[in-house]
Amino acid sequence: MSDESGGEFPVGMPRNYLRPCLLLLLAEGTSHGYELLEQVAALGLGRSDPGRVYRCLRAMDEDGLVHSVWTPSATGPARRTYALTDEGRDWLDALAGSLAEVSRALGGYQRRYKRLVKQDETAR
Amino acid sequence: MSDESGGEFPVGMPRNYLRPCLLLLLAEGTSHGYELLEQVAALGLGRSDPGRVYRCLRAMDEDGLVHSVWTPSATGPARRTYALTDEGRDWLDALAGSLAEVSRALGGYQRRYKRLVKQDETAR
DNA sequence: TCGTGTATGTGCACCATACACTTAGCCCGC
DNA sequence: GCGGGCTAAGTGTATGGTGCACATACACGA
Repeated sequence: MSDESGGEFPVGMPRNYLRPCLLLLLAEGTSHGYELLEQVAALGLGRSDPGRVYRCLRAMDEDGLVHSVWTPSATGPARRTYALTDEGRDWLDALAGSLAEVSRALGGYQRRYKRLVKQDETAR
Repeated sequence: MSDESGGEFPVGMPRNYLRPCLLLLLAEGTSHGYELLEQVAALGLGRSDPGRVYRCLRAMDEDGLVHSVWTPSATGPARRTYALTDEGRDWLDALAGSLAEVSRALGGYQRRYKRLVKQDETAR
């Protein structure tokens, strides 16, 4: 309870949520790990660690959902730039559908919870 | 893609989703594991295995969120009947709040995804 | 007595996640 | 020129939830 010290969710985001997040961001535009790391925060992943993002990108690369190219940078070290493949785009659509199902289930939970709270109030 | 053979979500439900589910069901009424096992399916957990449910109930018992009593059954073996504690009720409220946050994040994702799809259509 | 349904559990391996740590290039100030 | 800070990309490892298989036991009917 009270959940001080950082505000971590007692329940986490959906399993593998990072994958659809990265696919969505890459569908919006080619990017590299370090930049994606900052952008995923806006999708509900607060301050997720670099290792997680880099490993996920690697795995999707091996799965053929994205492909990467080393690109030099004028302002720092070289970047591994990622772009979405056609298969990755298909996966994005599929994962977005799955997330919609999760969202629906969560909506059902909320309705049921609110009904319970209302019953408790009237019974009080 | 295509996801034959059972229809498992490519992305799963939130981590620890079973806990708020069981707490909600127990808030609606005292019950036992085998019955809860069937009821959680309605909350979005399709055919979750018994072991998971029993282990979760045990863990919550040790955490003091529920307490259990052995009750004989006329139609079969004895049941371990669970009831919600005050602390369990507090946790239910907290977890429901967390799930609401998750739900909000997922809503944001969906909006962003749909915007992308629309852009793709107009650009086609 | 053997199978079926109810009811509760354990064993184990896998995998995502969390957290800590490392490497390396570039630039700026001292 | 040298140290520190920022950018950028990783690796190592422990933990913990989950999936799947398996074990146990009671009741009841064929």
